[in-house]
Amino acid sequence: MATLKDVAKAAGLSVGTVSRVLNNRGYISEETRQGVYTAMERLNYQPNEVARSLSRQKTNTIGLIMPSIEHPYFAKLISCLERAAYEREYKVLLFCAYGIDDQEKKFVEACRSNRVAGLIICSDTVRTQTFNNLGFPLVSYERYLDSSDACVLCDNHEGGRMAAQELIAKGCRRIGCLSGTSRVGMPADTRKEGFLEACRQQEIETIELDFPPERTIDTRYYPDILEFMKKNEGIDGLFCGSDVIAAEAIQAAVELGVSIPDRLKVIGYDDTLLSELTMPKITTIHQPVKEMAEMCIDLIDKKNNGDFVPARTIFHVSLVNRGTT
Amino acid sequence: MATLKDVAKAAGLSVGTVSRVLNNRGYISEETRQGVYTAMERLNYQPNEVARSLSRQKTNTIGLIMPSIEHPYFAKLISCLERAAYEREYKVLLFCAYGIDDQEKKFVEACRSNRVAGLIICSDTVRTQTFNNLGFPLVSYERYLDSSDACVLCDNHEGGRMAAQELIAKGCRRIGCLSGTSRVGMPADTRKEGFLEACRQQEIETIELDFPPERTIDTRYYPDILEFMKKNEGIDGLFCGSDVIAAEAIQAAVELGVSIPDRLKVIGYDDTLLSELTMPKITTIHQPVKEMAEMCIDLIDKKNNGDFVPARTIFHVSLVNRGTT
DNA sequence: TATGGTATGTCAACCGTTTAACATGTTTGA
DNA sequence: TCAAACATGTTAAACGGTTGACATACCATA
Repeated sequence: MATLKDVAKAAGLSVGTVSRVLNNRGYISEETRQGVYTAMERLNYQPNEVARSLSRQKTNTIGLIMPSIEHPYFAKLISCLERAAYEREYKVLLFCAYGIDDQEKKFVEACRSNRVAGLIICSDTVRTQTFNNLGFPLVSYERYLDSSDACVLCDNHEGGRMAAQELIAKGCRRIGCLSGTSRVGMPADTRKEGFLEACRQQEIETIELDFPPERTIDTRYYPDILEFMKKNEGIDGLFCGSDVIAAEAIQAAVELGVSIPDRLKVIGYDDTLLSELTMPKITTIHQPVKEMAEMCIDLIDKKNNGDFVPARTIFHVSLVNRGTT
Repeated sequence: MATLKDVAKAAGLSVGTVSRVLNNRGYISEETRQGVYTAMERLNYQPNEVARSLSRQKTNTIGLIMPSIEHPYFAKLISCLERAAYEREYKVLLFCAYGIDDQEKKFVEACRSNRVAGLIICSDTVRTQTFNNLGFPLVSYERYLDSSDACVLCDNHEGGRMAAQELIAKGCRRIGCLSGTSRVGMPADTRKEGFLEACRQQEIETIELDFPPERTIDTRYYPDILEFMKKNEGIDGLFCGSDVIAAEAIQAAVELGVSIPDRLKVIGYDDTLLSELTMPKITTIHQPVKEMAEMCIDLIDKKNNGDFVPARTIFHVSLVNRGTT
C-alpha cells in the first residue's frame, strides 16, 4: 500500500510538506494542497493509522467490554455506544465476556496492549477487580468498580419505585417481583430495592422470585416463572427486572390463561426493541441509553483532556406505558 | 507505560533477548525466560500492539461492517463473529452503517487505515461497490459483492422452500408472504423466490406484501401487516422474511382475534432470540450463524496464508418447529 | 580437541508517520 | 527597502518493537 513517501514523490514534494497538508500544520499553498490531494487520490492512499498511533502515542480506538451482545439491552447499548463513538471520530473495539471467568481481565489487558483511548466496562465477570495504571480512562457503565475514573448509571432505585407506583395505581395489591441477582453488587440490584420499598410504604404485599446469576443469554427463566405463577395464584401484578423476563412472564400468563392486563399487570425494565414485539407490548422503565452512551464517550474525552470528571453520573429513568399495565 | 527496554533493564538482559522470549525465537534458557516473565510482571508490562503491528506489517484486528446492531439477527451474528474472532486471537473493530449512505465506504477506508487483517461486510448501503487493492481479504456475508474474495451464504432459496413445505403440510392453502425488499439484489431476496416457487409447484395460492427497504431498526411493519390481514381474511398461513416480521404478524393476529396456530400458521426466519420470546414461540428457519461466522474468520485466515478460498460457501438451513405452525 | 548446539549480546535497519529545528527562498506591505 | 509573513525543503529523532547478521561465550560429545 502506498505510503506518505510515495505520495510525496508523486506530488513532487517532500514528506514533511505532505505531512503538513495531512495534519494542517504550518504554511501550505492551495496549489500544493491540491497537488497532495490528487496524488493521494491517484495512489489510493490511506494514512497508516498504526504508524500514526505509534508516533502520536495515542489511538482513536475505544474498548468496549460487554457481558453479552445478543441480549436486547446490550445490543441496544452497543449500538448507542458505536454511534456515539463514531460521532466523536472514535473506532470501537468490541469484547464480550459471556459470563466466562477471567475473560474480563484478559480483555482489559488486550485494551492495554492496543493502547486504547479509553475503556468502557459493563461486564461483571469478576467479583472485585482493581485495574491500576491502565494508562487510559476507565468508565464503568451500570456497574461499581473501585478503580474506574467515572461511573455512568441510571437511577435504578427510582425505576423500581416508579414501577411499583404504576402497578399500585392500576390497582394491583399483590405483586410478584421477578429479578435476577448478581453475584457482585450491581447497580441493577437496586431496582428491586426501590420497588420493594415503595410497596412496603404503601403496604402492598410482595412475593419475590430471584433467579440465579445470569451466566449466558441462553438462560431461560420461563420454567421458574410458570411455577411461581401457579404457586401464587392471587398475584395481580408483576415487576420484572428486564424486558426479557417480562416477555417470558407474558408467555407464562398466556399459557395459564391469565389475561394481560385485565387480570395481571406486568411491567418490564430497559425499554428494548423486545418490549415492542410482544403481545401485548410491554410497559417498561426506559433508560436513556443513548444519552448514557454519549456521556461515556464524553467522560473519556474529558478525562483525556485533563478535565474534571464526576465520580458518578446518574440518569433519570422514565415509564413507558404500553400494553401490559 | 513500561517498554521492552524497561523490561530488559529490569531483567538485566538485552532487548534482543527479551524480544526472543516474547516471540519464542532462538535459544532461551528456562532461567532467562522466568527472569523476563517476573520482570514483565513486576513492571506490569504489556507489549505495545501498535508498535508490533507496525513492525510486523499486520494487525490482529478484523473489521466488521454491519447494517444494524440492535436487530436480533445482527446482534446474534455480531456475537458469533466476536466469539469466532476471539478464538482465533483476533480482535474485532465494529462499524455499523445504520442504512446511512456512504457510511459503508467510509468504514472500508477506516479499515484500510487501520490495516485490518480482514474485513467482513454484511451491510447493504451502497448499491454496487467495488473495493480494490484493499490489501486484506474481504469476505461478504449474505451479500453479493463483486470485489469480495469470498462470500458466505446460507441457502435462502431452500429456506423459503422449506417454509412453504411446512405451511402446506400443516394444511395451509392460502398463504401470505411478508418480506422486505432490498434495493440491491441481496441473497435474502431469494427466500421469497424459493417460497413462491414451492407454492406454485403445489398450486397453493399466495398473496404478497412487500415492505420498502428497511432503513433503520425503528421501521415498524405492524400497520401494514394489520391492514394486509384485514384485507385478506381467508389467509391461513403466513411466511415472514424475518422473526421480527413474524413477531409483528403475531401481534396483528392477536389484535384481530385470529388464533395461532389454529386458524393461522406463521413461520419466521433467522431463529433469533426473539423467536423464543413471543407467544406462541415462532416456528422459524434456522441459519447456522455460528458456523457461518467461524467460516468467515476461517476464510480470512486462509486467504492471508495464501491458501485457496472458494468464491461462495453456502450453508444449509433447517426448520425449527416451535409454536406457530 | 574439534565440533556443534546452546545461550546471550551488540548493532543496525526497518515499519510509516510526526514533529521540531533550521535553512532557504519568495511575496507582501508599510 | 526591509521586516514579516508565507512556502517549502532537509535532516534527524522519536514512537516501541522485530528481525537478521554477527560476535562471543560455555558446554557436551564424538
